[in-house]
Amino acid sequence: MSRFVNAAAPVAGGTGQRVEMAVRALGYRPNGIARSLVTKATHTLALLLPDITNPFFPDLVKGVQLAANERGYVVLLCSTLSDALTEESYLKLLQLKQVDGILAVGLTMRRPQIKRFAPTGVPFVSLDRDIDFPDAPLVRLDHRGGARLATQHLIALGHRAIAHVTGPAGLRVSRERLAGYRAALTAARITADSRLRVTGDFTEEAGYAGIERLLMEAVPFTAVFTGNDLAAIGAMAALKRHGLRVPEDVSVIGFDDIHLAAYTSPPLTTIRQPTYEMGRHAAEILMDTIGSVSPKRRVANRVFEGRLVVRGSTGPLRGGEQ
Amino acid sequence: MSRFVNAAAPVAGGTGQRVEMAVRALGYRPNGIARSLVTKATHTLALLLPDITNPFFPDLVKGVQLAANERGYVVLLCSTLSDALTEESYLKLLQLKQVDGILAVGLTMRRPQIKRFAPTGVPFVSLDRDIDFPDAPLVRLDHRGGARLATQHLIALGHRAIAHVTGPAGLRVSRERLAGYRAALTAARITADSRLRVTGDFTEEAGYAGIERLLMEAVPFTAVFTGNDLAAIGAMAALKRHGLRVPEDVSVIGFDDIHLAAYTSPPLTTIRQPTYEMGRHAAEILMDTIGSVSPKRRVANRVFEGRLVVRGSTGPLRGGEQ
DNA sequence: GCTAGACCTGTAACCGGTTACAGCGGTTGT
DNA sequence: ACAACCGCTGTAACCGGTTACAGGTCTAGC
Repeated sequence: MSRFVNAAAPVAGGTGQRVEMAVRALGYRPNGIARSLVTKATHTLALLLPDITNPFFPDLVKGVQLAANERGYVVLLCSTLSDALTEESYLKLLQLKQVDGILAVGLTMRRPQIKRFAPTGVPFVSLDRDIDFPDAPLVRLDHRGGARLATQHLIALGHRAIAHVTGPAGLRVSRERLAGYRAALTAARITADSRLRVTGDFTEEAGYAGIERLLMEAVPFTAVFTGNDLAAIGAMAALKRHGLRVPEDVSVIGFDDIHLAAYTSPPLTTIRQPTYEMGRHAAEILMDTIGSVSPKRRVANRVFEGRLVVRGSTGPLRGGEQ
Repeated sequence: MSRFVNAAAPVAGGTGQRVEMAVRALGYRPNGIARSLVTKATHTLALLLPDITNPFFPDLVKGVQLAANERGYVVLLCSTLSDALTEESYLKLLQLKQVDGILAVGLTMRRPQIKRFAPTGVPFVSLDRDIDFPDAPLVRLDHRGGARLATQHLIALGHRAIAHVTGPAGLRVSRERLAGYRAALTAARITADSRLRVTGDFTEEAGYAGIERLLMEAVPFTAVFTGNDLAAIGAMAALKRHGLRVPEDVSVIGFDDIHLAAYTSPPLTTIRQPTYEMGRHAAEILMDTIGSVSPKRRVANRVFEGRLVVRGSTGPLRGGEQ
C-alpha cells in the first residue's frame, strides 16, 4: 500500500493495476494523520502574529503562505493578540499538534517562558522579535536605518522642527525607530527637543491623538515622522482637522508602506518595508532547518533594509513660520 | 496515561502523584497526532480564501480565528488565489490532513469539481460562494440590498447621473451589487445609462481606471458607486488627479467599510459589511455541525445586512452642471 | 543443472495515544 | 462471615499508515 501510493518501490504491472482497482472500488482516501504518526512530519508550519487586522501583516502572511505551499507545507495561523499568556498557550498547543516549525512575529514573551519552551527543539524562526530566543534565526528589518532615512529626508527638505510619534513604549521596534530618528537629528547637528516626541502605539487613533497633543502644547513643528503608516494616516487626519495642509504646512512621513499608503490624500511618503519578501525568506529558512538533518547548521540572521518612497505628503520647508 | 492527562476517570491519590512525577521526570509531551489518529478529530478548521492581501479579509479571518480558539480549534489558512485548480488541490490536501471542517470564501470551482469533493462528507460552510455546494450552509451578505442602500443614499442627495464601477465580471457578488444599483435607480424612475457602468475588479487600480475611462468618454456624472472601498479609493485619487473635488464636484460611495475607509480624505462614505461577525458566525455554525452527531440537522443559511455609514465623500448635488 | 543474486511481494512490528475489558482489593448488606 | 458490588488499575487491541525483514520467483552465471 505505502509502496504504491508513494511510488517508493517498484511494483510489478499486474499488482499495480490490482491495487489501483481496489483503491477506486473502495474509495480509498489516504490518512495523513496516520502517516504523520510514523514519519513524524506533519508538513505544517505555524505562524504566530499579534493581529492579522494590522495592515502590515497580510503581505507577510502571503509571503509565508506561498513559500510554504511551494514546498508542500500548509500554514496554521495564530493570533497572539500581543499577549504573552496567549503566546505561551499557543506554543504548547502547537507542539501538541506536532507542527514541523514555528514562525513568530513580534513575540512579547519574557525570558522564563521562553526557557520553558526552548528545549522542545521545534525549529523556530522569529521576525522582529523583541527578546532573545536561543538559537533561533532572526529575520528583521533595519528599523534604525529606515528611521534615519525618513528623518534625513525631512532634514534634506529643510525641516528642523521634526516631531516623532513613536510606537508602543517598550517595543524594540519603537526604540530602534526612535534611535534612528535621533541619530539623523544628531548627525545634522539638530538638538532633539523631547517635547517633539510623543508616545503612540502604531494605530491611527494614536497618530491622531499625537498631533492633537502637539498642537495643544503649542510646540512648533513643520514635519512629523510617525512610527508607522497607520499613525501617519491618523496624523494627517488630525492636521487636516485643524486646518493645516499636508505637505504645505506640515510634512508627514510614515513607515512600512502598506498597500494603501499610495492612495491616501496626499499619497503618503514612507519607508518601504519588503514585507512579502521577509515572510517568504523567513518561511524558507525555516523549512531549510526542518529539512536539514543537522540542526546545528545555524542559519545566519538576515536583516532587510527599508527604502524611502517619496510621494506627496512631504515637501520643502516653506519660508514663513508654521 | 490517557485517564490521567484527560482526567477522564477517577484516579486514586497515590497513583496520580506517581504519574505526575513520571511525567515531569521524563519531560513527557503529549502527542496530538497519535490522539487524533484514534479519536478522528484534529480540532483543526481550514479557511480557504482568495487572497489575504485584500483588506476585506483580515477582519473575517480574525472572526474565524477567535471563534475557533474559544472552542479549542486552530485554523489553517489557505490562499486559493481565486484559482479553481488551487482550490481543488487544497481540498484534497485538507482531507488528507483530516481537518474537522472547511470554511470557504468566494470559491470559484465549477460543478464537476465540487461533485468530486462533496461526497467526502467533511463539514463545510461557505461564505459568499458563487455556486451551489450541496448541503453546505451559506453565510453571506445581502449585497443587493447593500448596493440599493448606497445608491438610494446618492439619490436622496439629489444625484441622478450615478456611475457604477463594478466588481469582476462573472462574480455573483458583482452581479448582485449591480442589481441593487439598478433596482434603486428603477425605483426612483431613473433610467440606467449603460455608459455609466464600467467594469472593474475590486482594486484601486480598477477604480482609478474606471474614472479615467468615464472622464475620457465624457459621460457626465455627479456621483459614483464603486463595487468596493478599494475601488472607491482609486476613484477618489483619479478624480483628484483630474481636478475634481470630492464631494463638491463628485460624490463617491464605496462598499465594505474596510478599516481605512474612515481615514481617507475625505473619509469615505460606504456600506459597512459586518465582516468580523460573519467570520465568527460562519466558524460557529461550522463547529456546531462538527459537534452534532446527526449531520442531517441542516443549519439554516444566514444573510447579514449591510449598513450605510455616511462620512465625508458624499454630499448633496450642487446646483450647476458638473 | 545448480547456486547466487536480483527483484518483487507478504508479514509483522511500530508510531503514541484511546478505550474496552478483565482483574483485584475493599466495602457494604444481610 | 459471605456474597454482591463498587471503584480503581493493568492489559491488550486498535486507529491507519510506514518500514524492516523474511520469503519466493525468476534470471543469470558457471
